[in-house]
Amino acid sequence: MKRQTLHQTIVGEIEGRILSGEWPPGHRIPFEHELMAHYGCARMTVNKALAGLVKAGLIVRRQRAGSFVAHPRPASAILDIPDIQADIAGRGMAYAIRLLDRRRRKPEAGKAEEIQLAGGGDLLALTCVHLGDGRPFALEERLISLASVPEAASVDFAETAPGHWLLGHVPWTEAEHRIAAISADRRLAGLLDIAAGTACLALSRRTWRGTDHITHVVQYFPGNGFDLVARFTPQGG
Amino acid sequence: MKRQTLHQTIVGEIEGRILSGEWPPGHRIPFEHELMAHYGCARMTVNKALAGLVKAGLIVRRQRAGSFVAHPRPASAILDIPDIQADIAGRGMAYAIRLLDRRRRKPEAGKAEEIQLAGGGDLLALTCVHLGDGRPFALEERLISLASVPEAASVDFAETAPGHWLLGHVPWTEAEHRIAAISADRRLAGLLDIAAGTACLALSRRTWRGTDHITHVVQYFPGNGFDLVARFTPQGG
DNA sequence: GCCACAATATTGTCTATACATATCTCTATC
DNA sequence: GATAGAGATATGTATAGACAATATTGTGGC
Repeated sequence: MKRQTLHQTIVGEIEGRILSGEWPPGHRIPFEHELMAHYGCARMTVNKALAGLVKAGLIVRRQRAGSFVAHPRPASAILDIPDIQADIAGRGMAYAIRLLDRRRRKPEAGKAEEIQLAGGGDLLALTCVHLGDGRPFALEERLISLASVPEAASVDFAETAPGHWLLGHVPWTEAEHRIAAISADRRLAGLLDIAAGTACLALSRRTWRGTDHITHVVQYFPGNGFDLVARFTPQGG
Repeated sequence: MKRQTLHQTIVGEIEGRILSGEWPPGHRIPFEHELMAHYGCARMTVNKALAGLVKAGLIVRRQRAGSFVAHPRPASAILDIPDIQADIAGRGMAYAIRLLDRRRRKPEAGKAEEIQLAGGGDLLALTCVHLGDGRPFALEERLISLASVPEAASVDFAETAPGHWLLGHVPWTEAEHRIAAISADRRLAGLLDIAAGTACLALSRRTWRGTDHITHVVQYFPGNGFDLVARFTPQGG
């Protein structure tokens, strides 16, 4: 561990409390003069640390009101993580979700990935179909770690898409996407109302908050006439 | 236009020179004391501006040596823009490229997208197959705007993959990806050495530097046993 | 020419202060 | 009670200066 500067220390401690969930979205973080007294430093030093957290999108500051933990990306036009519910609504279609299966279970023995995701707790396994104007749009199979997100156990996912709910309630620090093209098997073809053998996109995504694994989801989209779109700007760090 | 602060002005002017190509990667930008004299302000103000540019990944600073325009993303593990050449090398396979076609031409009349890309100049149209250990890995069809990247006209793309060369030589500010699943037609199947009808990924990407459109590429990957992978961290701003 | 060492220039971090600006809160007035 | 205005307070921006860290550059000895 290399020697770190004072404002890095301040950034690190605040970041830790936000990512651990100790300070939830909307929580007011200490005033500059309080942090100044706590660390025994000048206001500019605290200010530099907080300015960095603003740039990182972790906090929001308003003059006179104070500084608050940011609400994680409010539907974001530049979608790093695609939100099917927001996406369908953005195309001007009526969104609906059909929850096919929901169960709370232990990770399957031998499946290393599930055990790691569960992190000692239970998993919430969901299967659902996203509908746009009543027609099948995507099939989603999701596992949520209840150790990382205990609140998810009491959410009614027949109303809100799981991904939509998670995006609004759980800040994430890292995501991994895997995208593949597959031919629809009989089950998938039936659920999406397409011909068996049609080329489909399979989008697999795993999401972390710090070192905690939050969720793993696989979404299947019919390939004909449908694209995944993502816009990026190069990010530093 | 709203009133902007001094350090925002400084950031804007430097950013402009970098993105316009006036200051290419590796170029040394003025010392803090020079900028200080130029804008008639204190060093902290200049420092704040430059620190912001570092966070944005536009410049790199080294003590005593100076500040330099950053070389655009050196192969990056976290790939916002996938680089097939780097990807294949990362899997421990021997990379090769087979250039099928290369021609300089005008944008086709009526194709609004090509006209916009060309921006008054010519286009460089490339078709090539990426090979990993001698086996077809992906088919790439690319258009490069010679108005935006005149140097491209004199590069030998039989050696370096076009995307690899562009990533290392042209900074970009925005990219749009569209991903679709398609069934391989006869031509594609022949070039990739797969059965006709196999599900394939079609990745279409358009890239901009500021308002200049740089390139448009479509890459086709066989779907069986192959994934596109992308890792993200949420970015602010 | 080559190497060790000192001088020096540039960035990195921090302090202490000042004034500007937004907005929340309290008070006085109608 | 409702509304307008005054005051208080936290953040936003900027200044001027100090010392530390780190390469680069120059110098001298071999």
